[in-house]
Amino acid sequence: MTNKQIIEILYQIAELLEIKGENKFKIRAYLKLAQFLSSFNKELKDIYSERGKAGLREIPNIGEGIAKKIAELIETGKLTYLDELKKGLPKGVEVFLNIPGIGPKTAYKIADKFNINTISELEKLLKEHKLKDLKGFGEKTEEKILKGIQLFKNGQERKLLGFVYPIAKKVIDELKQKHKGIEITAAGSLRRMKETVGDIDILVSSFDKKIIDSFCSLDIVSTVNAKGDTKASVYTIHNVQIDLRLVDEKSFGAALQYFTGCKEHNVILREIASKKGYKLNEYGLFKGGTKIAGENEKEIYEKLGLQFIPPELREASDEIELAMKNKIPKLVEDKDIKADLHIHSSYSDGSDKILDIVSELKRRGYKYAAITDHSKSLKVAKGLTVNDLLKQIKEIDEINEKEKDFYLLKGIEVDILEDGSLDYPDEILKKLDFVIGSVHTNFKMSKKEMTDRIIKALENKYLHAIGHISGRLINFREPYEIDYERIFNAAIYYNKAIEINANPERLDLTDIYIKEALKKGVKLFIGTDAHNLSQLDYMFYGIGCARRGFAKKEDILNTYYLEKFLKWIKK
DNA sequence: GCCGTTTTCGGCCCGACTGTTTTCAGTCG
Repeated sequence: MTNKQIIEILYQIAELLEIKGENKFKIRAYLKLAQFLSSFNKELKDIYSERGKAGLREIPNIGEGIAKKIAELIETGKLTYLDELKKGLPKGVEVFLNIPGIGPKTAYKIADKFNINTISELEKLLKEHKLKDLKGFGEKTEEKILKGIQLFKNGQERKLLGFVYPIAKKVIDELKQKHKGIEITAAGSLRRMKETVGDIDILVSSFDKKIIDSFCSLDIVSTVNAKGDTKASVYTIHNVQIDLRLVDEKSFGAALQYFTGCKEHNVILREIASKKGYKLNEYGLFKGGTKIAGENEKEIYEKLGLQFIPPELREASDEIELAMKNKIPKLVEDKDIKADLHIHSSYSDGSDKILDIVSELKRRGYKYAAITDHSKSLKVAKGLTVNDLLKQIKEIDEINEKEKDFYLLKGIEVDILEDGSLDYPDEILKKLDFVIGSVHTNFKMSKKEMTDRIIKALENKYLHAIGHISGRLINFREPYEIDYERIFNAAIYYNKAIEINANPERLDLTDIYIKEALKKGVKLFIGTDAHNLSQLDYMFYGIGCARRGFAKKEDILNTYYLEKFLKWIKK
């Protein structure tokens, strides 16, 4: 039973309790814990197996009641309480809950009154206009549910940050061009740089209705869902929903804070506000009837007695507690990055020649970089034979002879074979400056076997780092199970680094394990894993991920100046 | 159901929008 599964069950319980009309604070207790666990970096089952229920009780938001339930889940894989809640509920309820616009009450009413379980049955009812016979249902509701079903069919999955971000940027740039001198910025999970995003929220510091018109008539808009005086919502040709909101300049900071979330983070801020005798909402921070902050975000945190919390950290984990103690670190920034240490060239499955890569890297202001193509066993990616590699080494040496302000490291992304050995012999590896070991094959191993395999690779004295450690592809391939703690300990013992792979499909290490690695003092580096020049942009997502994991500049090796980096390598 | 520089009991965030409502319930963020 993984945390992920437990989180799903907690959400399920909350929904079922809502259907039953339970106390809303009880419901919130489950939601609060679910949100907290989503950025909690230890598996509950490990805590439980080491320290039992007492261990669970030390986790925020877990009290006696929930500890008992989690213990049962871990031990038996089942929960009698959940079964009890489900008893007598029509199956359709859980299905209909997935439809936007349908909440617990509506889902129950429909499933119960019509005794149906599937979306297609529901569609049929809607088309026959049978729903409006129910009390509280009218024509508009029918339309709304039909629209919701369409949305559900179009894309139920949250979309990759790397897919959605460029769309948001394009929209914002175009609006800015048409409406100069106005602040326009993205909020929501996009601003928090969460790895997946549900929809795009854009905030505008003006009440000019023309902006809404421009927004709704953008080329990429396919349908306009809603269009009012201060708010509009559209669907793009890529099936992404974008919500635009106009707010008063004087409330812009408060609105930005509010719309950035996460929701639970905001709830905690408001609790703090009310304890201080204030009131916080999207218009500002108020003392009695007077606004004491609202124009910018910093002010709001300040007046609440908190250090400013960067958006990437606002996930209701422990960031507010840290901000109270002034312990939010200065996070790594774009401008700190001096190198990209994971790049593929046309020698393997990349599309660009090394010379072209170098000139692009220089254009981007990098001081050094590593070419890290695939190794010989990875045939699908045109892994380099020893001869290819020697040829590449020679080419890089020649480039370095000519370059003055830029240095190219001879690297490799060498396969970690099934037994943990590396895909080239040591006498080849030792010719290289930077060796990343990655797992690309034989994913189906037990947790212990995979952990042993990676640790064996870490023992090799010519290896410098581990690449995309969990092997996951977001929304596509689950990570293989590994014992992070053992791997981190080994990385420290052998003085090796671990990659934050910046490819938006990977973002691996994930934010929560970055935090854990840094607590132990593991060194990290951000690599784009670029296979063409435009993918060098991925650095941006890697930095976002690092920031979400509380990474400081000094935690990230590729913020080092070349000399310092080379010194680290030698060690 | 959780939690405590107000409390072991009595609190627990705030508002917008929508639809079908004569005063509010449901959903969303």
